[in-house]
Amino acid sequence: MSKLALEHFLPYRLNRLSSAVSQQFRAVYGPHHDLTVPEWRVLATLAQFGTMTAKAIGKHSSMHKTKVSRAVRALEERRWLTRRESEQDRREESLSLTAPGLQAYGEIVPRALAFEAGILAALGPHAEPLLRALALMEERFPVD
Amino acid sequence: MSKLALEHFLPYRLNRLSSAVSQQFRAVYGPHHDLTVPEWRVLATLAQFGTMTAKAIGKHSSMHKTKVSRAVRALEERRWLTRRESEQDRREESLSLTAPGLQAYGEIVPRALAFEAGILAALGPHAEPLLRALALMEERFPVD
DNA sequence: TCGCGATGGTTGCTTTGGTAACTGTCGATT
DNA sequence: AATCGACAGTTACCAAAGCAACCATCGCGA
Repeated sequence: MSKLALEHFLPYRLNRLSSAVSQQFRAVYGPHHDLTVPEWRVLATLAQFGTMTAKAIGKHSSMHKTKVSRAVRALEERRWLTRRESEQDRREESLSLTAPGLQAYGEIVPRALAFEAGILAALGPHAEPLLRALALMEERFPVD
Repeated sequence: MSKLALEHFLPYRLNRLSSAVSQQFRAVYGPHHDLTVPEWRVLATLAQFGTMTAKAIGKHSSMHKTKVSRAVRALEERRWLTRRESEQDRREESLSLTAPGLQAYGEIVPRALAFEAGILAALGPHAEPLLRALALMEERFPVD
């Protein structure tokens, strides 16, 4: 009978690593602004693209529309984001960050990039191959 | 102001990939036996080590004790696992798989290994570097 | 041997995520 | 113009996960 060592099993290792990294990453925005991961993703996406609909945010950040909906509301209550009903299509709404939202983003980004750079630096020469392999796997496991 | 592209951001990519892989992996044990991830982990750990306590399972599979507790109960109700009170220490219990449990495991493992092999094969020469980088990151982000 | 902090495991409460149903609007077809 | 399927977004409901309180037992020291 074939045997499987869980600690060497790829899906398990990816899951574990991903949680650990996310966990650590919380320290980047945790202490100052208390964000959840979905909120962070909405913030990052809106900052990246300016103004967009909830649907588009979900697509870009790989989040289900309910997750987006709740994260948007949370950011709105925090006054980091405003909604504006689209004139062309009244089903959708244009979302954009407020000045405080942009400012918070501006504070977080350098720390986020430093966090990532720290990991890549620790990997040294292994960083480049990792990113390449990651890209290949993303191709093999598309979003939907 | 520095900018961050979410789709290239390492924590995000890891998270996304990990979910996608887990999602796909469900197809390995999903159709035949309807297992959750924690249940699968308990099953795999017990099959790997024979008889052990819930605490030990949690340690080996990186799961919180409540997660283990509930997964154990689910497997027990499925008659894939039995408890036996330890004589030396009556706080803990010795857990082990039943014959049906072992059999289910035996059916799943080859498919799980094939799943993993498929990914590694698709990576081709990138597989080896990926595993090395993974090991480095695991070191940098220890379980606790 | 009594007491007490530590430990294995379970349970209850709260938060979070996903699914499905719903609301309102759109565009196309009649 | 009326109808109907598709679609954006919200909400209600349910499953899963974490935290903290809890229970029983252990082992140690007074």
